[in-house]
Amino acid sequence: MNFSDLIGRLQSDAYLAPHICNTNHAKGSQIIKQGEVCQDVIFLRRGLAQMSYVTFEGKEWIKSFFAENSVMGSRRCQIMGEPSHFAITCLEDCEVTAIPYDKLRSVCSKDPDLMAVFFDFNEQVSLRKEKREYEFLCLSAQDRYRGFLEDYAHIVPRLTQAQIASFIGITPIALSRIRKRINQAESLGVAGAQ
Amino acid sequence: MNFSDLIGRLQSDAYLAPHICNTNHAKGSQIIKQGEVCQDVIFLRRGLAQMSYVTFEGKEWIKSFFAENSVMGSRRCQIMGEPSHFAITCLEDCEVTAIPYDKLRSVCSKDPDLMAVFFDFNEQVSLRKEKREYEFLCLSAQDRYRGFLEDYAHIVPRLTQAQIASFIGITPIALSRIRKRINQAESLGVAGAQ
DNA sequence: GACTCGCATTAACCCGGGTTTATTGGACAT
DNA sequence: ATGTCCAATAAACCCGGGTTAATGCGAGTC
Repeated sequence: MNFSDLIGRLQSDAYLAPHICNTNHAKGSQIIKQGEVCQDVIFLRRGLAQMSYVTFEGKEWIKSFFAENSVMGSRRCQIMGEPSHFAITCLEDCEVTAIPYDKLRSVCSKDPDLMAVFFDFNEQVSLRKEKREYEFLCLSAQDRYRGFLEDYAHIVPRLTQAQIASFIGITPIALSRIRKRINQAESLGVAGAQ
Repeated sequence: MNFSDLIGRLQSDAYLAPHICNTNHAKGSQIIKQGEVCQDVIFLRRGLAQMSYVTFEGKEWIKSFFAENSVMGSRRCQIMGEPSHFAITCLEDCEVTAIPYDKLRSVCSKDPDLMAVFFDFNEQVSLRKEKREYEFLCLSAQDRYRGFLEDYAHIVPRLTQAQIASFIGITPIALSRIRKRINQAESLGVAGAQ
């Protein structure tokens, strides 16, 4: 089941329909604010968004990026009803569909197909998180950057260096130094190959 | 449903019973080896275990610790059937119950109660991973150490400094320095309060 | 053209953590 | 008592990344 089909199916569900909310958000606006409770599952139909923490010193660290056709939300909010530890911010104008978690879950519990979709979805999230934990534990910032360029090739052109740096856990200055190192190594490599 | 009840219930399931395997593992032995495929869900009934990566330079980084009454396994193996990126090693003698993931899943799909148990379990894992990602992104090694002492107070006495260091992503030497800093700050604090 | 604004880069300095090697001290065996 | 093993600490040195401040350098705007 692809993303559009999934949304279509949810929207045509009689029980769910009145709880579904389609909204647009301008670039720069926040879909969820840090410290706020939002128990919706948020389907991003168009645009680009980030999840990020702002520390008490005012520094922003990006947890993840989401492009069109992805599903967002704070597990903590959805499951526990507690305030979100992070914000969701639009990096481009975004079109989203929001559905309360408990409503979605109760529909899933009656529809094995849907249940399977979200179970698989959770598994995918688990795998991504497992990979990210590995990268922070075992890789240098430089290797995390290389990995990022591969894994996120499709959205890299839509991001700034500062955003990428924040995602891999370093400052923009450090990222700039890494890019310099990589470029120098490459030109040396080319020269060495001649 | 508590842990023993859950295992009892699984063991008394006629379909599952022939696939369930109870084994003992000596301290130091590996329940899953890095690079091996093991599609079992592993219930740790007694003992203490770790999941860890060994990098190609031979350094070991610990992903997580598991004490009695917890559930282990490689999502990647279970779901994708691919080799595990990490090993599970016994830090004490362990008693485990292993059940193939696909068998367990098919039983769950017919038993909403069980499905809910594992769905909740996945949610708990997600929350833990979310927290760990936050700690690596936003906290210093020293703050991660403080957090570890709080969150894992119940197993700290059973671990070495080297294991704790590996879990929070630093060397034992660095942890020793941090402990020294904390002790000095504490004795200063006490002195200052007099 | 001259102005600003935002992004990326650079340089200079500092500090936390890695690396290597050495030392201490407890547990255990002989 | 002596030797061995291992965990923990300590000292010396190096390097990556943080911090601050300065410098390009386009894209708009007036």
